[in-house]
Amino acid sequence: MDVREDVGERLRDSGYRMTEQRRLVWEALHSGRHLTAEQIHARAPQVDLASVYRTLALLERLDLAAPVQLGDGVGRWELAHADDEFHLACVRCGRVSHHASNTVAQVREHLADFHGFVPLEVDLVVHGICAECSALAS
Amino acid sequence: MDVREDVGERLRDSGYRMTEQRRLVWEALHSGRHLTAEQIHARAPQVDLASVYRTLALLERLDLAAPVQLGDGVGRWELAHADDEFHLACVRCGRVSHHASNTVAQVREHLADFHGFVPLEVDLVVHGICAECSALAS
DNA sequence: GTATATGCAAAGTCTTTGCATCGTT
DNA sequence: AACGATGCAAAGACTTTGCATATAC
Repeated sequence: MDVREDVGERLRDSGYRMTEQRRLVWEALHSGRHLTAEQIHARAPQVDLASVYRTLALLERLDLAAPVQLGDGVGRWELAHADDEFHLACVRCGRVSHHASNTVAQVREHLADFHGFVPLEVDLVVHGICAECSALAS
Repeated sequence: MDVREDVGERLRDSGYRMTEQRRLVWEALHSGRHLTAEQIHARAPQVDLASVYRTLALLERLDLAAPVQLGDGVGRWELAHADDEFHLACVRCGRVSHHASNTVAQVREHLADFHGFVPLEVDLVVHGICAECSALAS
C-alpha cells in the first residue's frame, strides 16, 4: 500500500518528471490526513504554494491523492485510499478521524440494485460528537 | 412541510425583521435545490449579492436552509430537509438528484451502537452515472 | 424614533495563471 | 539540448466586512 518509494517511477511512466518539490509534497501528504494546501505548504516550505496546488492536481489525476470536502468549505487533500473509509468530524473539538465499514458498500449496492444509478465515488462525512468529547460533557 | 407563509413570523420570533429581500431569497430557495449564491441572486436580482449571503447565513442559523457541498468546491444552498435524503451527482451530465432511503439512518445506528460517536449531521454525496446517461452510453 | 438591514464598494481568502528561469530527462 | 516544472507576482473566483442610508418595528 505504501507507494512512497516509486512515485518517481509512477510519474515518469505517465510522462511526468520527478522533482524535489513533488517528492516533498508527496511526503507531506503522508504526515497527516485531510490537509489543506496551506498545511502541506507548512510541511514543505521550500515548495511554492502554487507548486503545491499544481502537484496536488497532478497527483489527483494519477489517482495518488484525492481532495476531501469536510463541509467547512475548505479544500483538503489526502493520499488516495479505498473509499469504504469515511470521515467522522467532531463539531466540538474539530478532530477528524477515519472510519472503515461496509456502509459505503451497502450504499453502492442499494443504488445499483434499485435505481439504475452507477455509483463511482461515495463521499460520506458524518459530523457529530466524538467519544472523548461526549465523555467530557457528561 | 412548506413553511413559506410563516418565515416572517419565524424571523420575528427569533428577533429578526422580515424584509422584502429576505422574502425574495426565501422564495428563490424554493425554485431549486443545491443552488449557488449566484444562482439565487439571479432569481432575485433586486437583492444585492452581499445580502444574499447575509440572508443565507441567517436562514442557516434558524435551520431553515442548509449549505450543501457537492465536492466541486462550490458553495451551494437549499431548504433544510430531513438528512435521510442524500445527493446523487451525475459526473456525465452534471445533474444532481435527491434520494431518500434508510441508508443514513443505518449509518447513524452503526456509529452510535459501536463507536461512541454521536452523529449529528450525515453528509452523503454519491458521484456516478445516472440512469439516463447509462442508457445513452450503451 | 430606534435599531436592524441593505446597498455599495473595498478588502479578504483561497486558488489559478502568465512568464522568465531552472532542472530533469 | 529540449521541454517540462518552478518561483514569483498578478489575476481570478467567491465570500465577507465597513459604513452611510433606508426601513421594519
